[in-house]
Formats: sequence, C-alpha cells, structure tokens
Amino acid sequence: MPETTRHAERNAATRYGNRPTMKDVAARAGVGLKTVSRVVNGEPGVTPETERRVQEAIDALGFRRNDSARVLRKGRTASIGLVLEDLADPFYGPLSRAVEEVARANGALLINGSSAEDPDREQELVLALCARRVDGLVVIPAGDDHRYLEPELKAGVATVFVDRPAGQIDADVVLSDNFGGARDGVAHLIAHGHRRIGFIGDMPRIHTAAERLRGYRAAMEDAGIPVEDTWMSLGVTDPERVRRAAEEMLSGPDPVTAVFAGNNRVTVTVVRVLAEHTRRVALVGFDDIELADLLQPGVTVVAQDAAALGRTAAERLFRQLDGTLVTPERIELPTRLITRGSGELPPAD
Amino acid sequence: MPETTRHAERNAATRYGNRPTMKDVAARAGVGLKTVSRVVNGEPGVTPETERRVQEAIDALGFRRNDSARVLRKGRTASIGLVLEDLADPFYGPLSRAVEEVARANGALLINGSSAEDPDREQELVLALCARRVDGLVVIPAGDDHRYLEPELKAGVATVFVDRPAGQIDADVVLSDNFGGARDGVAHLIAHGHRRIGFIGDMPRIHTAAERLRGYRAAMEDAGIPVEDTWMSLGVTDPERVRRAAEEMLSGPDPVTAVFAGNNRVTVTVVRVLAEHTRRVALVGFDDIELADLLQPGVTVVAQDAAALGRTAAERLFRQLDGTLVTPERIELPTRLITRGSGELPPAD
DNA sequence: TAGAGCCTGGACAACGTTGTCAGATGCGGG
DNA sequence: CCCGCATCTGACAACGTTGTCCAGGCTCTA
Repeated sequence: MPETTRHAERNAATRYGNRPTMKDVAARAGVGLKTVSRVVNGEPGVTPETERRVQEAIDALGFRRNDSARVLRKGRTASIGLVLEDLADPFYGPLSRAVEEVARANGALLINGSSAEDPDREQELVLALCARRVDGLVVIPAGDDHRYLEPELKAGVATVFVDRPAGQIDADVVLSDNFGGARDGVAHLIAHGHRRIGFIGDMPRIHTAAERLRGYRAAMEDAGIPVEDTWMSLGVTDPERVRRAAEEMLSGPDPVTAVFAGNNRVTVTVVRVLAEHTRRVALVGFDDIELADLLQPGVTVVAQDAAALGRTAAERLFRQLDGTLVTPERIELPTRLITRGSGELPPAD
Repeated sequence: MPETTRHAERNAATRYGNRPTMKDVAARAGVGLKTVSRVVNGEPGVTPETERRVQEAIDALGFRRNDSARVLRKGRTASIGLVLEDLADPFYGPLSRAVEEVARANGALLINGSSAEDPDREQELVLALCARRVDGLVVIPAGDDHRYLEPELKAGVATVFVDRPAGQIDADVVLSDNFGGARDGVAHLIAHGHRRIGFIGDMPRIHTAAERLRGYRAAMEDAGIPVEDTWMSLGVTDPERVRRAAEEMLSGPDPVTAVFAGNNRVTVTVVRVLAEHTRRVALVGFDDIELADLLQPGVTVVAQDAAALGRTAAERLFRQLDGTLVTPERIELPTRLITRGSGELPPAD
C-alpha cells in the first residue's frame, strides 16, 4: 500500500471533500498555524504584509474556518434551539421569527424542530439539541414532565419555556394570560346577551387549553350561568373533530347561541361551519387570524402577541447566558380582545 | 497557585458547566475510554456486565455525548441549513415544515435562518452555515449572484435552491411554474371578459416576480391586448405601497376592471382595498391564502404547493448526499388555479 | 554601542470524540 | 499442560481549532 493512502490520509480525504485547514493555509502562506488563526479571527499582532500573505492563501484555497473544531475548543456553540409544535402553524411563524431575530442580534444561529405535539418527540429533539451543546433552549413543551432536562439545566444549558409551563421542574416560562383572555372573551359574549355558550378547545392536558377552559368556566360562573356538559368539547383540534363538535352544539333541542373557539385552528373550522348555517351564531376565537376583519361578520378574537412571546423568551434566554438572570420566573403577557362583529351578534333565538 | 486551578482545569470547569465526559464515565465505571464509546454508540463487543456498569455511570453522572467532538471526528454534522426569506410568512411555514420532516426522516436536524430578502444577509447566513459544516443547504435565494458558494460546492456541501434559481452558478433548483401559473390566472380573467387588468407584484429583480410578470404579459399578448404602463406596479410588497398602487389603478378616467396580485401579501392588501370600494373588481391572486374561500366573494387564486416545494428540495438534497444525484437539474412544479368567485366577476363598466 | 523592552510569530497542548491496533483474558483441544 | 484462537478491552493518535508561552528581532534610549 503506497504511503499516500494510509488510513488517516484516506479518512481526511473523504471527509469534508478535502477542505483546506488552517494548517494548509499556514503552509501555503509560509507562516505558523497560530498566525493564520489570528488573521481569521481579526486578532492583533500580525503585520499587514503577513496578513496579506495569509489572506491570499485563504482566498486561493477557499478556506473556511471549521466551527465544529472551534466550538469544541471554546465551549460555546453560538446557537440556540427552538422546539415548537408545528412550524407550519401560522401562530408559530412570527414566534420563531422573533426568536431568530433576538438570536441574530446576539450572534447566534437557530436550530429548529417540531414536536408535532408528541412528548417523546419533544424529548428526543431537546436531547439531540443538548448533545449539540446549544447554548440555550426555547421550548414550547408538548409533554408535561421535563425532569429529563435536569442534568442539562445543571450543566448550564439556558432554558426558557414558552406558551406553556414546564412540568415537574423549575424553569423560566413566558406565556399569555390564557385564563384572563378566555374569561374576557366569554364575558364579552355574555355581555351581549348570550347564556348558552359553547367551548371547543384542545386536549385538556395541554396547559393553554386547560387555562382557557378555566377562563370560560370562570366567566360563566361570574355570570351565574351553570355550564352544561354538552356545551364543552375538548380534544384534538383537527377540522373533522371540531366540525362534528360544532355541529352537535348547534343542533339538538337546545343549541348554543354562541361559540368560544379555543385556538386559531378551531376558529377557522368554526367559521366554516357557521358559514353553512343560516342561523346566526356569535363567535369569539382565541388567537388572531389573518383576514379575520374581512369576513362577514368580522371575527372577534382574543389576540395574543406571538412575536412578543418569542422575543421575550429569547431575551430572557440570553440574559440567562449573561449571568444577569438567575431565578426562574413566570412571565405572563396580556391578551387583547379585538371586536369585529362576530362576538357582538345577539342571541338568535 | 494551587494545582486545582491550573489554566486547563479552570477552563474545563467554566466550560459547559463541568459536563462529564467519556473519560469521567470511564473512570467511574472502571473501564477504558473506548469501551464507553462502544456502549454509547451501541457497538458490539461489550459484555452485558460491563455495559451495565458503564450505563450506570452514565446515568449517575448525567453524561451526554458531545456531538461537536463527534462531528469533528466523523466529518458529518447530520444537520442541514435552510435559508429563507421570512419564517413568519405563511408561505414558508409549510415549506419549512416539509424540509424538517425530510431532514428528520434522514436523521438530520434543521438550522434555520431568515434573509429578510437581503442578499448580504443571505450570504452571511449561508456562509455561517457552511462554517458549521452543515451537510447540505436548502436556499431560497434573496440575491442573484451565488458565486460565493463555489468553494463550498466544490468542498461537497449539497445544495438545492428553492422557489427561485441560483445566480451565476449551476445548482439544483425546485420551483413553481410561476410563468404558467400567472399566465393561466390572467387568462382566466380575460376569459371572463376583462381587458384592463392590473398587475401588482414584487420587485422584478426577484425571479418569481419577473416570471409572473412575464406570464401576465404573455396572457395579455395572447389575447391581443396591449398593456398600458399604468396597469403594472412592481416594488416592495408592503401594505402601504400596494395600497397606493391599487388605489391608483382603480381611480382615474380609465380604471382597471380586474387585478392580478403577484403574491399572498399583495392579495391580502388588495382584498382590503377592494372591500372599501363599492365598484366590484375582479381579482386573482398568486399563492393561496387561508380563509380565501370564506370571503365574499371567495378569492380565486393560483396556488402553489409550498410543502411539495420543500419536500422535493429536501429529498433531492439527501439524494445528493447519497451520491445518487450528480447533475444539477431544474424541477418545475405545476400550479393550480382555484376558482372561488373573485376571478369570475364580470367587468364592472 | 549595549541593554531594556516591545512586538511579531510559532511550537505545543488541549477540547471530547472515534478508528486502529495490540494486549489481555478465557476457553477448548491436542 | 500448553498452545492457539476468539472475544473483549484499552492505549493512542487524530480530527481542526484556540490559548499559553517563549524565542527572536526590532526599536529606542542612555
């Protein structure tokens, strides 16, 4: 076997397709390894002439610093992880973007993953991110037990939960006032004369869903209205189930006169169902939706500020990394009732 | 200075907050370094008893493999980069998600970045991703000169462009039939009796915008309708400009009777403007928008399949990494005209 | 002109992992 | 009882970078 195909060399060759390293640059420029490092990182202590020679070699070879090695040496990856439910959900788009902007401002990249609302997948993703040694994590939890994160937290991985609190561990969390928002939304319907009000929401194991349900119940109780079981429907919020739930509430001898929709997906489906009915049913939805103002009637919603959630969480994350922040806190952002017509319809019976 | 605070040790201590390494695990389990590696990676050649001891040490210490070191050694990061325009744009949500799913199926993580339609920022992002040694890149280009990628391509970074082709280099690209879609959409308006048709689109330096404009012109020419300059408006698609453009086309002595909206953002704004007008103006938009069917009238659109774009691109990427694919290709996905009413309105004059 | 001090450049180790290879151990057969 | 073989284990180098430290050359002053 000729010398040029010894194992090490063959490995290196198949590796990054023969990417040049600082060593190669140093050899070509006729300088030491560290000098190249200095030029690459803009460190002082290199004469212009030397720098020119090094830069020339870099350009000629198409050298690009290998950040994996750098990370290994420095201990910081300058990247943060974002685990959310579904990147395709319009609610998470602005949230992700906000997190990304803050990351960018702090010189970090964003690694993204969708848990698809599956706790196992969430854990798998989070741990994969920890193995990459992301500096921090922004997590929209799917599960309700995050003890698996304890070793990571202890090891110094900054972590902020968003939209829903962590389970079984003490961690920063940024969320909307789901309870208050839902309560206000339902109270709005009550104020417009409704008593039989339906609630269609997500599975109650999801914190936001439970809180919104609690808000609904509180508003009803405040008004002295006993809630009937048939008015509430909790479960996955795919169109089929929501449609069935809505149809059910709207039919029967004592149909609801108004519906509170527990999230954006529910709202959209309910709007569709209502459009097929002649009877006018009032509607308030949680989460704003695009074009809500252009529908007939406009859709009244309890809006949360997704971008603010993301921004706040990411900023807290970097303050944790600074060392500025130590004690985990729970931050609740207010919601805003936007009236557009659908919530102001009077009871139709 | 006491021995325990020598530089190396202090560094290690401040590093990942004292994360245990394989060495620590090996020491605790009383085995060799490589044996730990074998257990962690499920390699054969370890007796059950030894494995148990090692596993115990791992759990006790909360050890998690450092993938940075692994990457450095193995040369593959098992991650791909996705550079797009704006994560918050509803068009890119499903696209990202599709890319992520394919990445996941191939055991890779997704690093995400928004270029904000700024070529410099695109380049900065792409090069940062290359420095991380992502295995591949899915890029929705903002710029039109991608020669800066040449060394990376040569070094074996798999690359697929989406939605718009790369500039000045030969690379895989997956895009929609923007020309054909726009032509069909405009032809649809012509078929319903319109002649004075406005076009509001993005800056023509953006490939999709240029193609759609070309489609518009082609449809008009096919119908023998000379296009007037005042019917076309190209530029940034923020609401203010689009609103002004629409108002202009709809006023004056010879207003347009129909509008072709060049992308989802334009469509939304135009819908708003039209809602304020009493005269009924026909509308066809490029890109589907949520709730388009529930507006009065429903919005007729030329829909592209964002998820399919993402999926196709990501699959090609991994086939490049397999070595299955070599020659760059241009793949064009068809668009679909969805008629809902707004495009079928007759001319109002 | 010699000595002090500064500036530039380079040798070397270390980061945590994995691939290679050789050594140790145990077992069975001659 | 010893040898050979298979199996399991561990020492060591290498991946590409950065931090430390020292050597050598230069300038400036006395």
